[in-house]
Amino acid sequence: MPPRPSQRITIKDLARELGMSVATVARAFHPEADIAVATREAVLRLARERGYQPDALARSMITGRTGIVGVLVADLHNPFYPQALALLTAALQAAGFNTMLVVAEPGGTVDAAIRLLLSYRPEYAVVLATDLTTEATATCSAAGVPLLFFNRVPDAPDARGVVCDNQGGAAALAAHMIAGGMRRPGFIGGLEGTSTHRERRDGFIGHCTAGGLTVREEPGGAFTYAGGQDAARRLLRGPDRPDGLFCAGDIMALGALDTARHEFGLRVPEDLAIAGFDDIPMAAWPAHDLSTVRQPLEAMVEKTLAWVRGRPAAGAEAGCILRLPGQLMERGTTRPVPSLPFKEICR
Amino acid sequence: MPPRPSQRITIKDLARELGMSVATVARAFHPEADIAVATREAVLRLARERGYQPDALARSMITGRTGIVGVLVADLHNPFYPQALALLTAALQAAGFNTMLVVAEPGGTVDAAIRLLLSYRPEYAVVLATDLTTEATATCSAAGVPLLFFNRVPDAPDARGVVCDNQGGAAALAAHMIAGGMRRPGFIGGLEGTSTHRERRDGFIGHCTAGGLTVREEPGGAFTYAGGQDAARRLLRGPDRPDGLFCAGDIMALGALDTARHEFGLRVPEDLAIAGFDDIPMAAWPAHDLSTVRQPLEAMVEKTLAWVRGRPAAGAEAGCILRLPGQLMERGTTRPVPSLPFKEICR
DNA sequence: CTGAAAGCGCTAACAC
DNA sequence: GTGTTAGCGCTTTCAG
Repeated sequence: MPPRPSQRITIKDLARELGMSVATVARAFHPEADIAVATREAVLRLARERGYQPDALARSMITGRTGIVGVLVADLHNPFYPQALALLTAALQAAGFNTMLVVAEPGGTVDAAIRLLLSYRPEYAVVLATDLTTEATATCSAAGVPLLFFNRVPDAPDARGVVCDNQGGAAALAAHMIAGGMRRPGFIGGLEGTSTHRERRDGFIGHCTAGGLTVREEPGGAFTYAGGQDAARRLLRGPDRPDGLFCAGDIMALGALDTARHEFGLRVPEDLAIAGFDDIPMAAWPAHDLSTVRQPLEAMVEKTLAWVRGRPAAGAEAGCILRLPGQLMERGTTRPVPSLPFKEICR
Repeated sequence: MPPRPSQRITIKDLARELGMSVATVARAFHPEADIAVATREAVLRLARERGYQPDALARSMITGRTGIVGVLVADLHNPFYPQALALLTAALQAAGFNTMLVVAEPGGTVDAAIRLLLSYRPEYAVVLATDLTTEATATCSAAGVPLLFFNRVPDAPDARGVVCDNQGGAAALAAHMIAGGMRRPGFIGGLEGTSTHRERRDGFIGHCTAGGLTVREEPGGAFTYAGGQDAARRLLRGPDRPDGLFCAGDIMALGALDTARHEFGLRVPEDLAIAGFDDIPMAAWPAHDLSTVRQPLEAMVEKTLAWVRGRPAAGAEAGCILRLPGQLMERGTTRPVPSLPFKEICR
């Protein structure tokens, strides 16, 4: 291994060594620039040899395009988000963008972190979280950075959003559970005030109510395993307990499921049917085998990327929100439906 | 005439409006600069009013300090990594650093992504992965970016590493399982060639062998749930199956556990004891209650941050590798150790 | 097709 | 304390 070059080599070095002007050397790196083929080849060859690569910082300053996309994520403990983050980042970097990650741990200094992010002039900010303060996102749009909400209905009027059809999915799940014999439905909510919570709640409760059933509702506090456990305890210990439970997210459903089985000794789905939303990897594990609604992650990422790429149109079709359909995953925690396929029940 | 860049306000705007020079305005943002208190206050007040913030790109170009830390992560599907990523990113941003995330999905273009990352002149690159190609990391050190391996023993001679004491942890687990009555130990490996695989394997097998036991070894292929499942199938279906199973990672152990229970109908830990390594959140869930070794994540992150902050010393104490002790978590998938001390049981 | 010159927004020596 | 003067590494007119 050669001794590490003390100084990063610049376009000037190349120009000097090649006896050209910096302008010419620079052109070699722009596919659409007018430059002689031979010249470009010479430049690129030497560049490779010397390990030169244009400095993104300097370039960004001039072009105004930094290639940086800020990704704000609040809850990496909910396995849904790492999954989304992996897909999103992979897609971004394949498209030549760099992800700057900002995590909003509770008690952390999100605002400072966002301001820090903004100082790098990101071209876009993707909010991968149900519950980032409006203030935090306002800072972004104030700085002129277009906002895109992933898995959340934007609260800012000029922001975009890509979400799953939460209401439709939850309704389909309700239909499925009712068809499986559910008579005393229960609902465990997620973080109050989030659109995912609200829409899933409305979908489930709405459908049950329309079918003449009354839903017992229990706040879960947040989209966490422990939140699901606690809510399940409160819901199951009284008399008259539900025979079907829908949780606003898989991670909560798993908490509820484990609690029902291990603390209350209930048989699932015989005594109690349980379902969640998201289809995180653990939902499919044999130990859980959780019925749920799969979010169309790939499609959501694809739409996100399309918006990020088409940045110029910022503000044009703003206030737009895309709702993609989810997919019902009937697994072992809900009672199977006798004959009718769910498709006919679903709206 | 450049096409109107953005309406982002600059230091010049402030200077003009305040009737000062740009240099003076700039000084207001540097705590150690010589500047009149009144002047600084005036500047900061207007800055806040106008929503001005120094451009990190321009600043970085001059100071050479970008405040960017590249984080390379290969496997966000293993819950250990999101956990580490969340902690690490939070720590970095609290210290004023920005994380640039690069994901190395299989089949993806890591090399291109790394080159892209390098063009932003990161001050440090943290490799959060057991299995990133040496080539990828070599690119970084060739570019003069100090490398830090998290949860992996570095293969580059000039890189640093922070790891858990894998061998010690695995040995402790072996001792615990032997004390619990294990007589026919089995080992399910992780990704071949990784240091985590090797060290955990050596720790477990070494201790068992020293105790006079022969270990059946089964490759798991990768640190995945499915890998654990498959390996468990191969290991459990023959005659003479193990009565104790150590997996190189929790995520594999959970796959093995579910397979043992649901496909082979085995009672855990009565028929088969199972243990993993990492202590991912799911390990503690009642449905699994997996015995394992907890990695000292907080301490590892702390050490990482210390190194990143002290960047100037790059190369000085290079080749350094820090081994932090893990913590044995005795849970329900291993047989409890009788009250007698280990030595008396063995005779 | 190529080169010279003028910056991008900011910092860092220097003077005053 | 404050202003002046050079740039950082690159892109981008505008000549030639």
